[in-house]
Amino acid sequence: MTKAPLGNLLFADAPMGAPPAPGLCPIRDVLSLVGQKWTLLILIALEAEPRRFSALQRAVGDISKRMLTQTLRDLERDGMISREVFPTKPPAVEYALTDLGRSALAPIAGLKDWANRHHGAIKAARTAFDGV
Amino acid sequence: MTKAPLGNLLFADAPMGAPPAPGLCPIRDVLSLVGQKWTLLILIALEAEPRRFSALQRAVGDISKRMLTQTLRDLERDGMISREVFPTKPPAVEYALTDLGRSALAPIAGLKDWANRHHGAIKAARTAFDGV
DNA sequence: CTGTATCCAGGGGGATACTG
DNA sequence: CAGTATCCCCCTGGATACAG
Repeated sequence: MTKAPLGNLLFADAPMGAPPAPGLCPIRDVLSLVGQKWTLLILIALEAEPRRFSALQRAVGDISKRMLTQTLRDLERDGMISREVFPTKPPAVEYALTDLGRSALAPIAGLKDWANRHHGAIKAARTAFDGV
Repeated sequence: MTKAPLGNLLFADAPMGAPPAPGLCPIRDVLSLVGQKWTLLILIALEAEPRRFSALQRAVGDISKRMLTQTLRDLERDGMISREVFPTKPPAVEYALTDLGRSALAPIAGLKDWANRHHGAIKAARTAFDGV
């Protein structure tokens, strides 16, 4: 506790490449989730109804199978989504939000609201900044 | 509207490396903010009071000058923080939240709350998943 | 003190081909 | 259909040195 007051309290579990030390800081965990470029998209895509692998890929639009698989694994590991395999002729796999995953949609909605309300201000700020 | 329903509606402005097309989607903008690994940390560090460059670096703890500068520029460009230069003997620069930046703290707090409430569940899910 | 410039390693992530 | 495996490019971001 000699240094890095804010950093250690909120995020820092290690400089960057060190063993994650599972969950030193809650915020750090959430950030690694939210910052993942595809996670929110997938959670939102699952909000209305469970979806299968290829349905998800279509819904998101421009995600590769590789990234979709990886992100789904991460979300499953974090308990945000469930994965059910149907041993049909061509195998089908359905993903759905867990209660935990669904509970995350609330704060995410808060973020979306803020984004929609202030998007114009941000764009204006950028234009002004760049236009100097 | 032929494909990528969710993706285009929420995020996709380009595969990844293409010109950002300023602000196609609000959520995408917010994500690029939140996902930036240092932005939230800096906003939170500025919540209580304006701070100078080196004070911010100390507060965050493990951020390099390079990344601190870059993140501050991005936040300034987005109108989230202000930058005031004092032409003193050794120059001093003070950063502060703008109204826009301050308004972002609310949804961020929602995220923090969710994180604190469900951190245990996430850790448990991970342990269970890994322990298989 | 507050940056900017350069160098460079590591990893994120796309494309493609293959498997069960 | 639902992945896995491989290749590989490029960007992120740390370290260091330099400038105003």
